[in-house]
Amino acid sequence: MSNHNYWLFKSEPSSFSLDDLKNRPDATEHWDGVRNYQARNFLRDQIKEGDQVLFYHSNIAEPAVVGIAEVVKGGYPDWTAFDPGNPHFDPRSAPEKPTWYMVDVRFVRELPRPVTLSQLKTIPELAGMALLNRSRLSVQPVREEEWAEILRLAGVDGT
DNA sequence: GCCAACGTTGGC
DNA sequence: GCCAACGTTGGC
Repeated sequence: MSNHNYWLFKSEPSSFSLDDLKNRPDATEHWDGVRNYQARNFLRDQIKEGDQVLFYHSNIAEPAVVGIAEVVKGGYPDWTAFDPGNPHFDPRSAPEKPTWYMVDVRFVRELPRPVTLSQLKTIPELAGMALLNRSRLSVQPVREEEWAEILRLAGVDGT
């Protein structure tokens, strides 16, 4: 029995890739700029330090899960929403009453074999994943069995 | 680059 | 509170 939860975070590699995360100081970055309420709720209420994250590259020729990251800081206010100069500025969000939240994640590993979206679609056990039904949710929960199956497909030994 | 799907906004 | 218009996401 594990004491952490599993998630999948999407990113367009042209704006932020797994390699970008790996190359950050301490291989750590703020997962900021999420402006969707359902994703916000996960970030604010459920995503905790120690949780494990599938890093997914979206909006490319072959979308795929490409790596693993770990949450090193649970949900806290996304201050990019407070900064008028920031592309993610949102005047409705105030420091006293933040609308948006973020977490910090650290690079863990690249997958030996990326697991492509088309591959995931062929696995009946994964048909319930938000990735396959709720295609626009950029932060989403992953069940432990789904996590294990995807890592198996990626050629990673059981964790 | 196209465009369908979908979340959000705002007029009424 | 409805729903049309709009903007964005993301697969293809």
